[in-house]
Amino acid sequence: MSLETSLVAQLRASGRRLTPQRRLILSILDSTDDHLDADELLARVRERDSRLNLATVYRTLGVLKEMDLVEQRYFARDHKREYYETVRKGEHYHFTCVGCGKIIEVDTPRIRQAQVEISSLNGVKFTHVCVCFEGYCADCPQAENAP
Amino acid sequence: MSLETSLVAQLRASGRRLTPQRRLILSILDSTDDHLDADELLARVRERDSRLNLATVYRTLGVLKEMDLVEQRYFARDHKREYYETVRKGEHYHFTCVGCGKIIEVDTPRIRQAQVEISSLNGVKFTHVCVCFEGYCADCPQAENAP
DNA sequence: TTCATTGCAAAATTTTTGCATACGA
DNA sequence: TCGTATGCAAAAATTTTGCAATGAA
Repeated sequence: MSLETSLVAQLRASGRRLTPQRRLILSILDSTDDHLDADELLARVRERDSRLNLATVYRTLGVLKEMDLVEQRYFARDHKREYYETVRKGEHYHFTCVGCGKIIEVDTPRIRQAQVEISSLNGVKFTHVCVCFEGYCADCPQAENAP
Repeated sequence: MSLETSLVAQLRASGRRLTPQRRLILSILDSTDDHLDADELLARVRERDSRLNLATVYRTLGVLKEMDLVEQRYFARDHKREYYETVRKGEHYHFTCVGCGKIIEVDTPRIRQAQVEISSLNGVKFTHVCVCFEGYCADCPQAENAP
């Protein structure tokens, strides 16, 4: 089932409407591997609909997050800006190079493992985890000096 | 060596000054187990110096972070607000209950393990990791329904 | 037709900055 | 004394909200 199919189904189920704006925003997010923030997303959206407004981007992202079609991410230490990804990619984490700004997607079972262990130790239930890795990538010379 | 001793040494070494404001802000942060944001920190600071300004709090936090005496944290999904802790506690992570807002400090070797593995796999060097766990604590009834 | 959604502008929230004054070394 | 730090107010940056107009079902 494609994300758009899920979107249509879930919008209907919750009494919401399928608008061209919502469809466009999801399709752009779903067809890129870039990590976009609201502004960058608006810029791409406007290539196809120059009237679309930033408030609509934010409101649509809210709807898509609520439907678990899109996830919000933070990178490195600059947590003032949110970035968005569709769920298409499955579980993965991000390493941000503070030298060149590159974002590397990484895979590790350790986070999930930590959740399982913390759950059974503390009796908690996880709903969400946010992980941002930060450092120097292999191409950045500063890697030599880092701890 | 206490944090204040480190503070004095590092301030001197970098040509900066030890002011009553800086001493007060560090001492309040260092003597609480609460997780404070800039506003809450200002409130506590003002119990002892009612003239102290929010800008001074932010500027001092900047200095303390630069000296690695204080770390900035984010909790749950609300990353608009930064919280601050002194380094006194050592490595630990935070679980935020979305039911009652409680923050539980948790300990796990898995994050460090992930860093080691990701480093050797991708040739990167870590400088920083940010982890926010989120869910329902053992005392919150919603725990039954969570995935 | 009806009510959710949009566009626009204004507001809200948190953090940063400019500048004159105060004060630590 | 000299230059860093403070207080105050104004600015920045990102996200949210109120409201009239629009348009999906």
